[in-house]
Amino acid sequence: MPKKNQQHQQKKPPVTPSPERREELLRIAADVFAEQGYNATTVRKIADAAGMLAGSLYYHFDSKESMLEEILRTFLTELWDGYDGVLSAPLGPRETLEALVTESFREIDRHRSAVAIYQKESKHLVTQTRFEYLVESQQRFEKAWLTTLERGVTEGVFRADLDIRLAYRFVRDTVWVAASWYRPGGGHSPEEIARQYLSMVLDGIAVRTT
Amino acid sequence: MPKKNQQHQQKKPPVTPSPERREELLRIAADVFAEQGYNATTVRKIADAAGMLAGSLYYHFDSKESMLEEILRTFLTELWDGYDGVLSAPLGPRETLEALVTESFREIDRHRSAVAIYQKESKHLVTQTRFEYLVESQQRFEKAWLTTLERGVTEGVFRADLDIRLAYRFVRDTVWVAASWYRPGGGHSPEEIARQYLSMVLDGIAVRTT
DNA sequence: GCTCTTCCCTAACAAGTGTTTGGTAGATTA
DNA sequence: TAATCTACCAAACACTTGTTAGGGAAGAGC
Repeated sequence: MPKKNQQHQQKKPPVTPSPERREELLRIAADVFAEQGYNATTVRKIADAAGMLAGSLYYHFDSKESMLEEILRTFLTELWDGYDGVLSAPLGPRETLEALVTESFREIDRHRSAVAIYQKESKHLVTQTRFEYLVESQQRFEKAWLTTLERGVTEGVFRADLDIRLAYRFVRDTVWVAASWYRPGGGHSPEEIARQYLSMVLDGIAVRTT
Repeated sequence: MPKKNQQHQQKKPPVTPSPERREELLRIAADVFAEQGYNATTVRKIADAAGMLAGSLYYHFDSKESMLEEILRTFLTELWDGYDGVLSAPLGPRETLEALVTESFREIDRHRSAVAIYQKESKHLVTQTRFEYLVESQQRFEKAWLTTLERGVTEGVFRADLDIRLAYRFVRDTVWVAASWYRPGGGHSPEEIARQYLSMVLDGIAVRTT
């Protein structure tokens, strides 16, 4: 990474690029990031995919890292829009879990690339102050899931003999890794996949009704 | 990547580095690869972690990519040693699945870094002819799991109403993503984690005995 | 006509990349 | 003691990286 810029500089364009073009370029960049990995993706590859030259990207964005941040931030914002709707609804623990999983698969359907990037890169990114919001989101995420699971246990709809934190990671991972193989328009709708996943997960987590 | 070497050149050292030192350096490299990602890891970082200079690595290995290949190949070789033992044993489908999962968690315990690298990088690597063995391994892997699942369905121990391929990805992913958070010596033994995971997975896959 | 704005190109930069070449301190062998 | 071998260092190499500076074509508004 050349050019050691001073870190306290985040404004850049004195010009005004159109938001539509930005979004289009971000979609392209997200696809390349997801497929090749962030570090392996050069700005020249992104520019190629967009049909322009590397330097031209800097008319719209002030750095490669800014593109990554905007991609992830947009995704997380929309994700929490959906989650907050579910969490504020008066649902039982089982219904909450079902709704969260279904919502997650819908987000995977909509932001497949962003989800893939998030999974691959978030672990390194959280150390940078610029990506602190990832940690914050992660903590809210964990809290929402753990609370739902614990509520289910005390209400007797989830098995009490399970390690809650292990179950959390189990549910979390099974849902999100789907982004690595899911292809939109591939026979299964997000809702259908959610139904199947829930069928597998719940009949292991829900209390046996004999 | 500087130096466009001719591609048909794989022998290099006219000297004889000790295998013990190689193994030690590979363990170090694997840890750095796993933590930072392959592309984000420079040979200078590996050398730093090993307490030497970048160029010195080339006394033991002929390229950074060779290190990666040797790490993954060693892991897969040991993995299939364990798997083949399980698959050749006269076990029922349920016992086979249990043994495969348990064996997988043992491998995660032993080769945590290699597993993490495999998960992050294998998707891009499979396109290179040098890493064709990854594809081959992946196919054997899929076949072993699918066969076990199908056998379980026909023998009536696994639910017949599930999409087999979805169930395969479900089981596969739930097992291997554990490498992203598992820390050896952290309270849970591999066998204990396997037991808990199997409890969650099986009671969703196994036929209800009412 | 002229001026602004939008969007991209050309051409370069400084830092970082994997890798090579030649040398050398220290142990091992003759 | 001399020769050899092991394992590393020092210094460079050719190339790639993200990024910048200046310019220009096409259109809109006056």
